[in-house]
Amino acid sequence: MRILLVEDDMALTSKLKPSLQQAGYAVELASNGIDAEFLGNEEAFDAVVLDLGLPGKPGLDVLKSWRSHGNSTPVLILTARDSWHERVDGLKAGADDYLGKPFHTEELLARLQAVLRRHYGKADNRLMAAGLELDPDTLVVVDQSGREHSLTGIEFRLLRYLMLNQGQVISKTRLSEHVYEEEQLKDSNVIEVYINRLRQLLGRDCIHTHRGQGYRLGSLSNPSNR
Amino acid sequence: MRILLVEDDMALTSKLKPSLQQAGYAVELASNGIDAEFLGNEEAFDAVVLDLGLPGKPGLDVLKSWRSHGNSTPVLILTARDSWHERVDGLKAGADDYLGKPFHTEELLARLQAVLRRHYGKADNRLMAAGLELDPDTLVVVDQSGREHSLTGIEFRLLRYLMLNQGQVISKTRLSEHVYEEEQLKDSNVIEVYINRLRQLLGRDCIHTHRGQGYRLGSLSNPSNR
DNA sequence: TTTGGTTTTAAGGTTGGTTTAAGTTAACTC
DNA sequence: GAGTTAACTTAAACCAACCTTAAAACCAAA
Repeated sequence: MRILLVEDDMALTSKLKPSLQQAGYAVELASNGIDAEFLGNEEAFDAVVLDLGLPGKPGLDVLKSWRSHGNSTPVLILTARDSWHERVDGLKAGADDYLGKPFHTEELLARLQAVLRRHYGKADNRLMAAGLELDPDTLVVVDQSGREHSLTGIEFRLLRYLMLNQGQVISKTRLSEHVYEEEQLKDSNVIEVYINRLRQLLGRDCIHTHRGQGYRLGSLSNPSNR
Repeated sequence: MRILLVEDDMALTSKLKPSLQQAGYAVELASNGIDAEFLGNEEAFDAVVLDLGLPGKPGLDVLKSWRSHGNSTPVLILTARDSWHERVDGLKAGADDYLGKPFHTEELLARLQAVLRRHYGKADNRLMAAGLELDPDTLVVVDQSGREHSLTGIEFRLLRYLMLNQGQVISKTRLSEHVYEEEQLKDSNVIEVYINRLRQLLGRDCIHTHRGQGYRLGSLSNPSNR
């Protein structure tokens, strides 16, 4: 799967690109409207992630240009969180879905997968790791013994992040950054409380504690050496 | 099923064509009145989707021309949402149904199916899910206990979307985007009110709430807790 | 204009996901 | 082993999301 990522904010780009690549996409970059328009018309991508706030040429115009050239590649647009009419305009101009900023990387990956599935009629988007099976559409997790549990928002985001980074030790700070939109957490034990809830649901030995380091789901990722 | 899509707005075309194809239709394109008239007279289509705002030759004239040549292929016309007389003129000129812009792709697919069924006397298009049976033609739903309820527009669109996505958790935002043509909803509780009405009609436990996430129609495959 | 039905708004009550807090246990250090 | 700190567990408090009801606004038809 070849993705065109159109984004001028370098900080964001350098965060998204590796994530996309790790999710198995080949990523091409464009950091302004002119390049984006050219690339989109010249080369074949399976999907485009398009930030609307672009230098050079407005994102919407770029999108319209592609569509008027008969290019129907699915496009996911990034807009300011509460700029509603930007979204409407975007969808009118032929976008397939939108995502409000700021957002979590996993959210982007999920949307992208959904867009691709809708467009190419692909399979479902369940996530599997450490003997668990997590379904983002129903917010249900199936544990090792086949029991289903429906999750709340925080439970779901926490478990998803642990599953995405299965076998790695993740610090509480990093966890809470991914569970909440804006990071906060001065001295709260929310994460501990929720880890406890997940352990009650999925079994005590499902999540391991590394004192002072963080938590780890499943067995260690690099068992060969060290 | 072979469809002629007459539409000059490339953005719209490149969105509709794949959807139609995915729904199993073979799609032919015309982007102006002259081509449309020619194609409609020369080749055999099972149905036509005709935008009235066309360059080259007015959509209405094209339609009249077809009819005067004895062509009775069912035609679905696209008009501006509140251009009332365009619709009347369209129906007079021999159109079989109309759809106001902007619209949701699913709406177009539904109308098209209805038009085809009416014209060729094909099978019905009732929608079944979660023990319910929804008839888009009569806006009537049959519940688990066999009782019939006739629905209003909003009730119908809301229930249809939930049934189409049976078993999945759908956010209120997404629901209201599909219930209304243009999205709005700043702080309105319309969706909540209508969910309540559907629950009164179809039974309290038919639609499940996932606080902070959305609503879900139908039950989980293996309900074990909560 | 009135009418009948649909849709929207408003207000108050309820609830359950989230957060805080406090006491307990486990792990590490000297 | 004693002392220190991090993590665990439980339960109660909080508050935004949701429910429910009713009335107001709307709209098309008569």
